[in-house]
Amino acid sequence: MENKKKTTIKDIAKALNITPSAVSKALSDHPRISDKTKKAVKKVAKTLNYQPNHLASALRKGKSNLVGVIVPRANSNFFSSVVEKIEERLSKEGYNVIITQSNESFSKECKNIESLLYTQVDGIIASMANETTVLDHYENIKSKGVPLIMFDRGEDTLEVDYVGIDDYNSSFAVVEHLKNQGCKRIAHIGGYSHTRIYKNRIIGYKEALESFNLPIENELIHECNLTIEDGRRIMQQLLELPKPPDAVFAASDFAALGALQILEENNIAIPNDIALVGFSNETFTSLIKPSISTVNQRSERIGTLAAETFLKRVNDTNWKPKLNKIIVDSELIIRDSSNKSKLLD
Amino acid sequence: MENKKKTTIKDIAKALNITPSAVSKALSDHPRISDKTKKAVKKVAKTLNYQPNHLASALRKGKSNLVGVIVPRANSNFFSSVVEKIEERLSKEGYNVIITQSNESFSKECKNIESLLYTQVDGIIASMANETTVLDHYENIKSKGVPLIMFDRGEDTLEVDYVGIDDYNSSFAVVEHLKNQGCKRIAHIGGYSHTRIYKNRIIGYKEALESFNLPIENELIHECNLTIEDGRRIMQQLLELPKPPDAVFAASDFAALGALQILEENNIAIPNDIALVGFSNETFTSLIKPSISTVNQRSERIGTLAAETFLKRVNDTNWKPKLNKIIVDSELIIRDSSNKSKLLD
DNA sequence: TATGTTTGTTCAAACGATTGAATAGATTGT
DNA sequence: ACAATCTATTCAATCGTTTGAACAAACATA
Repeated sequence: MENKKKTTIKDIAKALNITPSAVSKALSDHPRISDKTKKAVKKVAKTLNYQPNHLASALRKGKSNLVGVIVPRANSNFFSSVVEKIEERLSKEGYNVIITQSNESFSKECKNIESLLYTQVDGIIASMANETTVLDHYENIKSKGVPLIMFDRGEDTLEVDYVGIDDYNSSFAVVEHLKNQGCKRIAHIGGYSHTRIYKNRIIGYKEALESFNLPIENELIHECNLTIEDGRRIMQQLLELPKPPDAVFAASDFAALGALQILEENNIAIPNDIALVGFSNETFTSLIKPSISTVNQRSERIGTLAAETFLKRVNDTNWKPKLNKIIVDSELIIRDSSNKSKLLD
Repeated sequence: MENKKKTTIKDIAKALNITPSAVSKALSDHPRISDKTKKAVKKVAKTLNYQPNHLASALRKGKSNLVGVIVPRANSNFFSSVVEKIEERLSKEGYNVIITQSNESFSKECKNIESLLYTQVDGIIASMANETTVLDHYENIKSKGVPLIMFDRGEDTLEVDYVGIDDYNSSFAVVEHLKNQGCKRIAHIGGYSHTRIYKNRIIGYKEALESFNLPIENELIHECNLTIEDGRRIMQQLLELPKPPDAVFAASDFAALGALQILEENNIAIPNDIALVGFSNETFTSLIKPSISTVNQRSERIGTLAAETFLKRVNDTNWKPKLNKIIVDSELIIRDSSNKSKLLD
């Protein structure tokens, strides 16, 4: 069973008594090779179970047809769906996609970048880990002339193509919705403001409050890592306030879930006593009771657009100077956790 | 900013007025190179921001230090955790991991294998798509002499190393637990029996019923794709039976969730009227109400062991003939959906 | 002093595929 | 019939790194 030695173009050449270069050209349909030879080569290639050696051709051509993707974690609806779309789009163009996950860790992210560059990928599509504040490793990608596209979590100081939603507007829309539900004291469990998207969500939240003449109170605003545990801890703190909020907007569904657990453990009616909205449209938000209102980040469009931005970058080499920022519309999904009117039905 | 031309060992050699081969040897700490030269080379390498070209060294060495992983979907607790552990273990050994997902599709799985082989990976660690019944593409991996390790979803006919749990015993334990809860008519929402693990779960279920003198009734046994929708559909059918079951054991948490939704929509008490157990310990099983009893497949151990099996294969080349089947103990997690005694507290 | 050993480096041939230039043979034009 | 053109192929260099063999110089041994 073991064909230990892999067949190369040399083997095909020998079998047909022609040179390896003729074989190479035949396989890539070079116009100057006769149809007869092409047919013969392809036939022998098949019978010998020939598989081109990617390493060799990539080395010679200076192009690996590999694209690296870095996500904070694959175990998330949003990211796995983005990745799926990137793969779908790029495979049509003959690229293979290498997926790596940083697990939200800065050092893992650095390692991932290092190994992707080492693998000689033709480009990198990435979303930053929560931990990341220094950007040297990303600058390193740029300095090597490797195209870099960021999505969802990116920073402005890093001057690269970006695809994501308008976090400011999304956040604004959430607060507007909660106001329309009659909420007056809206708390925010946010991500750390050193990350652009979380900063924008905080600003959107604050400016919405302002424009609706609702109070901005620091005791209602918390920054954290947005885990379930963080959600629980902060919700607990909010409940212990002399004047607890009547709505909570969490910048992640996981934090929202933690908050929801605490509310249920304290027998607080959702959404009537306290309304709740999350962010990202994780699968579980629609599965649990009450279902959690959230923001759909349009992962499919983001994935496809990220892939297409990369393709433009590699195909239009003269398009270098211009920078691309693509903002995709998000969608507020109103579910039971914040829909008071539904209770009247 | 753009360093268009990447630095190679030739550049380093020129800078120090030595030959490229001396540089290569210095960088890999060859014993015959003087410490003085090594230091100098490494210093210049750093200042020139030298990054070795993986393609060239892999081509020359005939080893890419890349390992491919194929999972049905990354968006799952079990698989993403396995992948994480594989990565953790292999990166210690200097390997980089390429993750691909088949999305449960046979054709995507074929493409993944093709592109991994094309990338010249040193090995492949895979779990089969649900759709897959023909195994030619896996045989192709073997015939190329590339080590192949299967985990969780593998077939016996494919004679390769395997890591997984004992599905038969796990299934048996679930039924035993349900019997201990006083259940007498236990239904099974199973996967298609052409897949080994689902077949074993069905056999475990049947033989458990037999050994506890419970009836085996075909109307209580259904094979499907184990999606939420399948769970809903089959649960509906089970409820419409003249004699509905008093327990349902689903071979996946998603199917269990679908069943749970139907039960709640019909105001059927869980676990008292109908007890429910799933499989895989997906995140949401502990988050929803009632929490779903399930089987923990020990993804971390499976991941680590799969990685280590691969390492053994590549390091002990003379270990060829022996075949490795590693069975990891699973763990039954009893939660509210099947714990009647808890209600008495 | 001749001989053997150690040390540090260079040489040259790979790895497998690609590609522009060179070449030989067939075909066309005048 | 001789040059010009076209066709199908071979030649040879190249991508960047690795590695065993070769080599020269320095050193130790007898």
